[in-house]
Amino acid sequence: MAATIYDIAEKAGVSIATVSRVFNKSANVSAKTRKKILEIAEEVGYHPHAYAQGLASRKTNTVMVVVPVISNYFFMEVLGGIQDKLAEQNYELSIYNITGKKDTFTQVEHVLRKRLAEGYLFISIHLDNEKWTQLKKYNVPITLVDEHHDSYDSVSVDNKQGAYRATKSLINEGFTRIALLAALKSSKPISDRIEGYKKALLENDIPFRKELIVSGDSDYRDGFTERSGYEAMIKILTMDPLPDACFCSSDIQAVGAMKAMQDADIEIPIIGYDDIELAEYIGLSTVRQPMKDMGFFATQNLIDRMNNPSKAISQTIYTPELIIRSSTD
Amino acid sequence: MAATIYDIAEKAGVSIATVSRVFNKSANVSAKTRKKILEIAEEVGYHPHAYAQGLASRKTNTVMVVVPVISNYFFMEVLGGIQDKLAEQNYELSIYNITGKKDTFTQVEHVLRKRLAEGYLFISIHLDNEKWTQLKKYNVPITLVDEHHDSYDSVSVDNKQGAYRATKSLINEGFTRIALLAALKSSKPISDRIEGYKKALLENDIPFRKELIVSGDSDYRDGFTERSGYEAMIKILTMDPLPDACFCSSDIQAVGAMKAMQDADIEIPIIGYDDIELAEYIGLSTVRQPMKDMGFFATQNLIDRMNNPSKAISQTIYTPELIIRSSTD
DNA sequence: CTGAAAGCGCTTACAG
DNA sequence: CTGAAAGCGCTTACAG
Repeated sequence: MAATIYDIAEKAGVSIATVSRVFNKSANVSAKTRKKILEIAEEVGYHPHAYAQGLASRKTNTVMVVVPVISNYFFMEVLGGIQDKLAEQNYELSIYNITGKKDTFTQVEHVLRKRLAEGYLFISIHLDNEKWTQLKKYNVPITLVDEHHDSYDSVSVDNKQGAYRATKSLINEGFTRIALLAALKSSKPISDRIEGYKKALLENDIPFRKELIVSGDSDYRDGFTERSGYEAMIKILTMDPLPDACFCSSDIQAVGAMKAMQDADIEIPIIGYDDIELAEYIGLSTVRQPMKDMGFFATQNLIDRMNNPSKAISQTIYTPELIIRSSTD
Repeated sequence: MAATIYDIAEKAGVSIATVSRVFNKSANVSAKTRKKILEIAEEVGYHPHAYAQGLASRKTNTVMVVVPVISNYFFMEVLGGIQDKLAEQNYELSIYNITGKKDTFTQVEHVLRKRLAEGYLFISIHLDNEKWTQLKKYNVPITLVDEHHDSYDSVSVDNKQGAYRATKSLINEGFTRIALLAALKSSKPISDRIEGYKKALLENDIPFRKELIVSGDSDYRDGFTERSGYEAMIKILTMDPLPDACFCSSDIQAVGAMKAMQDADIEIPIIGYDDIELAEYIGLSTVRQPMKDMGFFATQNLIDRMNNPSKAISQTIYTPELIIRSSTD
């Protein structure tokens, strides 16, 4: 059995309260007894039991990240930023995965009720306005990433603007029949991007044609996969007339799309979305989302709120940046 | 304040023991009182407090994944498998990140002592034989992934064999001056792969030349990055005489290497390692590690051990499979 | 600076 | 089928 504060207290000839104090950095312990306790603790390999600490102090010292698809490029990058911040602040990280099998809201409530963490980072979790409002009752610090709601701190990217810029750049190159290689159309990021795409077209007197919005058939990860990009591009390349350029809703889909063009031996300019690290190496023009920064900043934001629950709610919206590489040459 | 079993017990006019029993699926509760309790619980939005449960029952119902670099392709894929298994078994997932800043062993001990989980999955954590042995004293279920030790269950891939096969396939194509594009040479996977590479050469009477083993200069993520691959390939392409083929220690480095070849306008056949999803789409020949399966299987293994601590230790070693695509045409 | 004691929200023999 | 009670390993006013 692992050592407890009782064991240490006994060996040191003090009370458990005193032992507890030295591990809580409470000032009020004499240097002598502090030293003695620390020595004994070291000797027996003592380490506080996290659950007991959590229960007694009502603090878990952990931040939970709630996310729908864990092995996803966007999430990976955001997580990198979260980790950097958390490590710096000495919090534990826990990850909770929302599956597609059950209702999202139910799962979200479930995880909040367990009180496994002191603060929550919701990444790409999309709920109705009303549902978000309902969650306020749990009265726990929550920061939204890639989602927006007036009652919570949030960090997101202007998807509409990003799609607008990407489409606009294609229009500026003289293209008019521009396909939109989409993922699951009902998903939040996609519907926003469709709007931006549409706006750019209309502003330039180019008719918006629904049939130019094409998705793949695989719905794994909502279609944000190489495969889905490949499938969609195959469809695009068989359209008549052939679109003269294509905006892809993610870089990873663009990778599949490029392969499709190669296989079909037809090439049209394409632009991606995200700027995952790899994009640079395959020469993919894209729209950069500062994913790592978003994670870092959101975590900072959450910790601030945990320390000061009454601070004003802040909405941070990044404007995505256009990155031009060889795929649109 | 959130509802507790005391609140429910009071409203239902029963003891807390009874309330506790219905949430623990203990058989011994009458249908009538069970129903009543469940109704009240629903009404007040009750959910057991995980920490209190954990402390009282000495069970945390969570599995912790301990990993050095979280945002890494290999890990991502393995994690996918872990999640599938865990979801099926209703365990919580926690992730602990070992940083390069402090000593690995210290951090590992630290996390074990907190008792945050009932079982641990160590991914790509490499320690001395003796250190692993020391950890046995914590007497907690641990399964090793991508590492091997006699005292623990483990799931790994035969790296030497994989490198051997890759190199051999290049030799079979008639190449003799084969470069090895490496990452951090002192890392476990790399040193194993160097061995396999060497073995293939020697078996075919090709001299082993140290200078053909080249790494990039960036050491971020131990060199398993696009950038590091790019840098290394630039060096390889300026060698005189030019190597006639190249084996890369990971697919992600191969992506960088391909870009370097394109920029330098020199192309030599290359083969990667891992078979990340993307490899298929860029036509990269590679050595497949069944990453997702490894995660799935390792988790199964860990859960089995958690349920039966005295079961025999098992070592599972996958043999990597060669996948030939256009990069070695 | 230190200790006794109550409490955090559960679980689980034990007794009935 | 149900309850009283001890215990899980800590924290934290309160009193001295």
